[in-house]
Amino acid sequence: MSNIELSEQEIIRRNSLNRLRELGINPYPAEMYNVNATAKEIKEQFDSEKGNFQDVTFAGRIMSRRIMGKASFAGLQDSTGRIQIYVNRDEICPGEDKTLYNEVFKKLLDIGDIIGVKGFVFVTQMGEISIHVKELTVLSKSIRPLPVVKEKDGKVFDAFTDPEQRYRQRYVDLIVNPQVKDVFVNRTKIINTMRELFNERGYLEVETPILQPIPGGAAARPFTTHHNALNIPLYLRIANELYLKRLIVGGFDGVYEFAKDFRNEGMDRTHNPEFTVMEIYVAYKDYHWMMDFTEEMIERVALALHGTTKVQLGDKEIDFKRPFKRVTMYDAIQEYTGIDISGMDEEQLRGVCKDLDIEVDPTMGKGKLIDEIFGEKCEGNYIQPTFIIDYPKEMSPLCKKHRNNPDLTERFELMVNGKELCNAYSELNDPIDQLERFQEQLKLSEKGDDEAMYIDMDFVRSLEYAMPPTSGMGIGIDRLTMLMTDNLSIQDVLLFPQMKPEKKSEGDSDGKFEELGIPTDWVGVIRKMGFTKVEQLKEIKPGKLFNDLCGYNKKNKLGLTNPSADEVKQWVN
RNA sequence: CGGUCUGUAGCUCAGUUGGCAGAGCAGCUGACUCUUAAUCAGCGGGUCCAGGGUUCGAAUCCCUGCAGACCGACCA
Repeated sequence: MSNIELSEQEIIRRNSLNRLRELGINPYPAEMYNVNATAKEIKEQFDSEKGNFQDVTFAGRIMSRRIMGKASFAGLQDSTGRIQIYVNRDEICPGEDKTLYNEVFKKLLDIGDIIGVKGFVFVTQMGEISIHVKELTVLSKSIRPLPVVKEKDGKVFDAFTDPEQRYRQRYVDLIVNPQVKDVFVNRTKIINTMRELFNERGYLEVETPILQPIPGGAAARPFTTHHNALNIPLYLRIANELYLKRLIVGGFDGVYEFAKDFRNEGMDRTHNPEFTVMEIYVAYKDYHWMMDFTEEMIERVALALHGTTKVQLGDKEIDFKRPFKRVTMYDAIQEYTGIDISGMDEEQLRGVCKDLDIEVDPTMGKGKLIDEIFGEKCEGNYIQPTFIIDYPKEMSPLCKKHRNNPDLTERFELMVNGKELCNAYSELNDPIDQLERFQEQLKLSEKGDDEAMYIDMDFVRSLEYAMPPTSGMGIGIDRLTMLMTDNLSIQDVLLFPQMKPEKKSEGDSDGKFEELGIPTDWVGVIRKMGFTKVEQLKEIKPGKLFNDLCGYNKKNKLGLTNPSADEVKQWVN
């Protein structure tokens, strides 16, 4: 890339980079830099009485600079936060040669560069804990300017807030928006808290296939791929449920997995094509036990993160204190629509949907219709954690029949802030029933429901060897993180959310321009004037191009030799 | 897919009725030895998203397209 296509500030930084090398300073040194203090440690523990931190080695990124002649202040940021450094010319340059201060520090270093400093900690006249620098080392030169975000009295100036740029360039977001880092630290804390609980109970963390020949365990459209050696299609998993239950058959009492699942469906504030789910299966338990366990787990996560069960979410406060309310699905529908749907058949349910202005289509079975009514009229109302229990059989093909009502299943979902957070069953372990349920799904699929489940005969075979009564639960880690960190968008809790590919400027290569006889030096200039394809040159007047090129050369002091008018004419024709 | 809004300097954003393209920060030159959104003096920096139209004249008005945000629809 020629320099012409860089911004002025990028060119200046590249020049600084070269100048550093001329001065014998490696802008990207190989040696390790042995840091012995972090910004956080210094700010929390420094005590001028004790006289600690009198020999610190610190490294960080320059985030701000205030230069006053022979003395300067700068803000350095490391992984724990920011600390101010004080740089005095005659201290970092004790001899006659003041280059390190006058040129390297004041001119060649910029906001964004990473440097190391050695010195001692003190408190400035203004009362800020700072590092008094005695030695300064360039560790990595930045040649692209960083957005500069300033802050005073809690007010942020020139914030870097454009969501697209933040997600596409998460590294920049993390550098300039320190609160973003906290979200991801908390996300990991959530996962660790859950893992600790499971491990305390003796449950085993396992890994199951992501590439699956039959994408089972949920109703969703999968991503498809192909295995060359086997010459078969493979699917990215939409769930890991069927594999974990095989492990319960195999004799493990409790297994769990933090799993990436993939669903080839829409993207919005709460859906990303790949997302993280924790699924856990425990033998000899039922869904009542699992509700208690889920409550305990979530309360523990809230306490680990916030020290309280009350969590702020937007303008709402959510209280994760046990126990959560438990409402059957039929009661929920009765409460919010006034209609008792128990015992209704498919035709009657269709009528109810019509009365309630809910759109339906002929492929929908009984289960799906009830789900629509609930989703449309009830779901959004459950802001505080609430277990919705006892789902209709048709929408839960992997779930055991209810012990008291054969039309229902022993299933619960946990609703928080009007959205599903967890899904759990007393797992179906009757192999004959399971096969029948799969076959019903097949009928739905033939009816046109493209989300109906595939039949996994090996899973059925595993149940034929007998699976102990088991309860299983799945929880969306992204949604849980959103709830626990007060973020309303899934993209804010994923480090690298899926984005449309960045538009790349389509243009012809240098070679194409050079084929016309245009010297390499001038290709950049021509691009700068808006001609990215050789085609475009054919349509303009050579005289105007000649004038523009020479003018640009003069104006920007490029020092190139101007082509003659005839030469330009030849390029264009 | 539909509605609303947005696209201007490296960043955040103004831009009146259609009349020479603006500010703050960042950058550059200089001053300044405890500053903190440092300050002071000076300077440079633009394909006003792209293409077309109206007009003597378009960042501004109209059309088309592109990109993005938000809200719906669809979809777990």
